[in-house]
Amino acid sequence: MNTKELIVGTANKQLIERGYNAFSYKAISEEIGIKTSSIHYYFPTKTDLGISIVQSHSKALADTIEKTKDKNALEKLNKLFLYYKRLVQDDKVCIVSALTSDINTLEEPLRIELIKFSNEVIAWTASILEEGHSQNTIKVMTDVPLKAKMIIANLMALIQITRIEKSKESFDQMTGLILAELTIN
Amino acid sequence: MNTKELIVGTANKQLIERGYNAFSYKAISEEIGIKTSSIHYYFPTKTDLGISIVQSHSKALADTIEKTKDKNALEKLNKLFLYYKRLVQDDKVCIVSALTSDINTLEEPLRIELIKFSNEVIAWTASILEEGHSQNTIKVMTDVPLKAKMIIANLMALIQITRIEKSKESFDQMTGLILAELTIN
DNA sequence: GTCTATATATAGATAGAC
DNA sequence: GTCTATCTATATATAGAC
Repeated sequence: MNTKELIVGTANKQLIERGYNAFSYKAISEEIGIKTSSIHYYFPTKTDLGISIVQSHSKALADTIEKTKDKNALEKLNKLFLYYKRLVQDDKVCIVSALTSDINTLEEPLRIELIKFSNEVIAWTASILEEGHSQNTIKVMTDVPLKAKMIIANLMALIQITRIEKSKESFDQMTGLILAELTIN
Repeated sequence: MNTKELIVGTANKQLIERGYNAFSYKAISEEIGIKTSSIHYYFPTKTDLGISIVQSHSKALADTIEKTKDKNALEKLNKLFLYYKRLVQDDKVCIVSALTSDINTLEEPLRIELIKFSNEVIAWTASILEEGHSQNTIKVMTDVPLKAKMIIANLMALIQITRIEKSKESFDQMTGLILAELTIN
């Protein structure tokens, strides 16, 4: 991993673990043992760095979509839920949640990137629902894009609730409930 | 409204409109025309002020519970949903959402207050579900506390999604869906 | 490409006059 | 109870040596 990637990775980790507050050049610099001025060499402004973080999530999602493209809808759905489960296990929140509280203070280019990523996640979820419908493994719903939005909203919020409770148990219970309601058995 | 209440109200507004970042003594001081040192007179530390903000939400909730205590379960449920709809209309998020991203950076007393308020909201929601069940207006569910948690999680997340989309339309569609699934008609 | 040094702004907080 | 003045820490950011 080169320095640039290390910076993005570290910044991302701090952002989703401790919030937008803890995401600072100084904190990154201390963690990876490099001066803040060196971070500015790669990312002149904090907005530049923020954009790179969101784009790294975008890229990871694209990879997952590519890797699972030959799996069936149920397997894809499980993959999606597994992604959020991992976040919970690591006491992290989704990047969308992490930035949404502060959305009114973000510079326009970063806000645009965040919206773009959020739409990609929802679009993939919707495509899984459509596919599951045609494979007769996922229940038909009247408004697929709306349902996709609700599923993602649910996962985002469940992570937050789980965090407050400091118990990872109810996350599994609740995702179990959502999956049970979605799938045909 | 006295100065102390004015400070809490202004701080709260900034917190849920622009996130934990924008919630600073300086920003409050500029908005209400008082020096930061005067704010410190009322709230020595930022944690003190944060606690007062959360407590003000707690008090508002207690008032709502008291005021609606003679209404039926469906009316209470509508009141609950209306509270979140108002937040969306004002481009605000729920206080729980606003602070959860940063929960790992909050001082213990503030974190405790946040958890307490979150539990109050969930408990009220659960009691509405129970009441609706006995009045035969709300569908029976296996695990009421879990369902209550999911409803609140849904509302919190819908606000966030709505914010990203800059469209208030899907909030109504989605809460409509939730209410339709919950109620007996 | 990484460093030292520095600039400027702001953070939360305190002492003490009035 | 509100002010001025000040403290210390930290923020993002830049200039320029190596």
